[in-house]
Parts: sequence; structure tokens; C-alpha cells
Amino acid sequence: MISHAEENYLKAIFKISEKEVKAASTNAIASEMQTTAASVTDMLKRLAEKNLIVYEKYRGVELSKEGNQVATALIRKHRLWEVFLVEKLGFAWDEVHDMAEQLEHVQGNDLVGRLDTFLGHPKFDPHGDPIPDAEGRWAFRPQSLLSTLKPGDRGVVTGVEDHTPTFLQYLDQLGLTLGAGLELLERFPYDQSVRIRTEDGRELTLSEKVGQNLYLKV
Amino acid sequence: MISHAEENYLKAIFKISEKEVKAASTNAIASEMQTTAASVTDMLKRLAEKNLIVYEKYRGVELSKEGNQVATALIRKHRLWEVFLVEKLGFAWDEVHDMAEQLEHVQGNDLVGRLDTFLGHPKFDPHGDPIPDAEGRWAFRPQSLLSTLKPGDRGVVTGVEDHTPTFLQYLDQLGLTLGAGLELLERFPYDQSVRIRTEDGRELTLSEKVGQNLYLKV
DNA sequence: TAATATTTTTAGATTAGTCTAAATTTTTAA
DNA sequence: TTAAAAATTTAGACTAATCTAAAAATATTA
Ligand SMILES: [Mn+2]
Ligand SMILES: [Mn+2]
Ligand SMILES: [Mn+2]
Ligand SMILES: [Mn+2]
Repeated sequence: MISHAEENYLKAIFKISEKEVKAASTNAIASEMQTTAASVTDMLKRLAEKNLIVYEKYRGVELSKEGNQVATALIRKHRLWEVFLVEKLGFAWDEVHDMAEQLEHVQGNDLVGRLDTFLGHPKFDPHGDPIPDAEGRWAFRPQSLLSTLKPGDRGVVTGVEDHTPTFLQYLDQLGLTLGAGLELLERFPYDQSVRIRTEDGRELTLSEKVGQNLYLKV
Repeated sequence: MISHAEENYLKAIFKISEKEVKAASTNAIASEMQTTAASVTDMLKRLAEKNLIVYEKYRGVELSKEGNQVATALIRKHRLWEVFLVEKLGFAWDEVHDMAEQLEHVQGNDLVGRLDTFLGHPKFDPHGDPIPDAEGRWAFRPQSLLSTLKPGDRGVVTGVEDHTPTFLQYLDQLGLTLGAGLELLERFPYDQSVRIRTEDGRELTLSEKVGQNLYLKV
């Protein structure tokens, strides 16, 4: 009795709450959902009515315990399906998001559990994002943005902040996919761009923008 | 730009047209879709507007060439996902229909093609129903209803007419799943029930109703 | 603190999909 | 061949989800 649209809003609120400590604002949700503030207000009323969020007019929203569970389950499904699409069907990591966006809404008795088993209980999705377990527990992996490394630091690519196909394809082109090792050689103060050496010995220059969207385990 | 609801109607019309030579009636569609005749009429107008069906008021409908393609593609997706759920995730054949009913609507560039490849290009689904190929061509397999066999005839179970979980579970219980061999020993004129011997030597009595819902290759 | 800017909510419409009840058309059968 | 029955369509209404434009509340800043 929770519609696809409602599920998507809960996930959006969850994602905003991950980054901000305070309640998620109407505008932030509208931006995340690519819709208007008026539509968001309409939906917030419905979600509050169903006790999926705690909503105070003009004050933003937080997920209720139940809303949090729904959002977590949805993210779990989304990421498991992404693993399936990449590992089993051979899609590239920049192609799977829109399909997972649909697959996450498919309902079925123990469908998620069986998918999880079939995939070997993966802890991270193809973008390096953690997959919560059936009880909603998140795996943690210490990682740092490339932009925080110092010359001489070595690291292994573990994830991305930016999930757009353009960025992912650019990383493919650079050979900087999940698991790739690198060493930071130098950071240029002028524009914060960095020079790195890959594990196969290539030297690359990366912009600050790349540095702020690439996670590494040091 | 074809909604889930529209896709489902096209599939319903396809299924009715498979059995009946003449145009599908509003009532037949309403029955197949578990909805009202009024709702069907509303939808028929939309589908005709989009040239997915040929519709003459009070005279029933037929699929247009394009509507036929959409319906065929949908059935292909439904049955491929059913194979996935049974073969890969280990669901029983009576559990997969509702999930496939949702999965068939998931859109993605070459998703079907890759799924088909992953599954090894299956020609039949877990219920023995044929899976059309990417060009919409159907595999054919000669099969007869158990009710048409004569004493002494042997056959292998290849499909079912009734797809309800109750029937499928009953067949499981009898050991009469796809691939099971049997010999018809006797038909009782009184109620058209039959006595059969399974390949592992068990003798069973099956009602006429079972006989009219079980397909065999003789 | 008062004016201004920003954010959020409300008002009023729109669309897809559905429903019930009434009207109309077609089919059946007397 | 007409009357009754059945099938189908139309009329009118409803809900979920969305939108634009206007109103109201909150936040900012002079
Ligand atoms: Mn994704
Ligand atoms: Mn992901
Ligand atoms: Mn099915
Ligand atoms: Mn099937």
C-alpha cells in the first residue's frame, strides 16, 4: 500500500538526511526528485498521514522509523539489482542506474533475499556504495576523497561521489575503475589539480573536480 | 510512451485472440483484466487513438501490427523473467507469475537481450509456454491434452493450460512436473477420469479436470 | 525591527485510470 | 419481427500525482 512515487520520495528524503543533519527541506526534496515544491508539499501530507515521515509545516521533514525501514529496503533492492545487472548481465557501471530505479519497486515474497543469495551477499554495489543487509545494517569502509590525499599517499579506488554516466565513462577511459591503485605524486596549488601514477605506471593529471568525486581506501 | 496499464491490456487482448478467431469482446477483456466493461471501453479508446488496436464500437477489437509487437515483446519478457526466477533464484513454478507480471514492464536498453543470453536462450518458460525470440517468432512443440490420449499412449508432460498455483502445487504433489513421463492405462467412461502409470511405477487416478489442463508430448 | 528576499503552502487545474449507474446498441428468442 | 436479454458505451464522479500561479510564512539584512 505504498506507491512507487511514495517509495521514491522516502528514498530522496533518506539521501538528503544522509548529508544534512537537520530536517530535509521541501526545496531540497524537490531538487532531488526533479519536481516542484508544490508537488513535494502534496506528497509530504500523504506520507505524514501514513506515518512514514515526521512533518511540521514550514519546518521540513524527517523519516519515521517505518519510513526509514522502507527507504533502506529500497536502497538495498536498488543496489542488489545493480550488482545483478553488472555481474550477471554484463552491463557497464554507467548503464544500470535507470533500470535499477525500476527494479527496486518490484515486490515479491523473499525476492530480495533470494537475489542477495544468488549474488553471494555482496556488501557494495558497482559504484562502491554499501548495500544494507536484510536487517538494515550498513557495511562501513573507511575511504577518503582523492582531494584530501597528500603527495606520496597511495590508495585504491573504492567509490564515487558523482554517479553520472559522463563521470563514470571518463573514469573507465582513465582506467580508474573500482579496485584500481594509484599514487598521488603532486598537487598544484594554482587549481588544486593533481598528478598521479596508476599501478600500471601511467602518469595522469586530474582536475580538482575529479578529486572531489573519487573515493579511495588509503 | 506506452503505460503499464496499456501494456497489460494489449497482452490481455493478445491472449484472448489466441483462443478465439473473432475480435476480442469488451466483456472478455474485462474478465481477463479483472475490471469493469466501462473501464475497458475507456482504455480501448486510448489504445485505438495510439493505433495499437483496431476498434469498432460494439464490434470488439483486434491488435494492430504494432500492438501485436508490443504484446509479443511483453510476453517474451514475462516468460524470460519467469525462467530467471525459477532457474536462477530457485522459486517454484507456482510462485513466479506475479513477480514476472511486474518485471515484464521494466525498460532498459537491451535488457531483454542480455537476460535472454544469460539464460541460454530458453525456448519455453517454467510452465511449458513458448518464449518468442527477439523477432517475435514462436517455437512450436506438438502437444496434446491428457484428455485426448487413449489407453496405451505414453507421453511426457510439456505444459499446463491452467496456471493457478493450486493446480501447479497439485501437480508437484503428484510428481507430474515438466518432463515427467506417464502411460495412460484406462479411461473410465462414467466421469472421464483416467488411470495412469508414472515413469517411476506409481499408479494414479486423475480427474477429467486434470486431463483437460495437462499437456503432453506423445 | 522593519523591509525585503526566500521558502513553503494553498488554490485551482489537469491527466491517467478507475468506478457505478444510466443509456444505448446488438443479440437472442418468443 | 418484435420484445426481452445481454453486451457495450456514455455520463459523471473519484483518487493519485502532477503542474502553475498566488498567498502566506519564515529567514535575511539593512
Ligand atoms: Mn543507482
Ligand atoms: Mn549504485
Ligand atoms: Mn506467468
Ligand atoms: Mn509462464
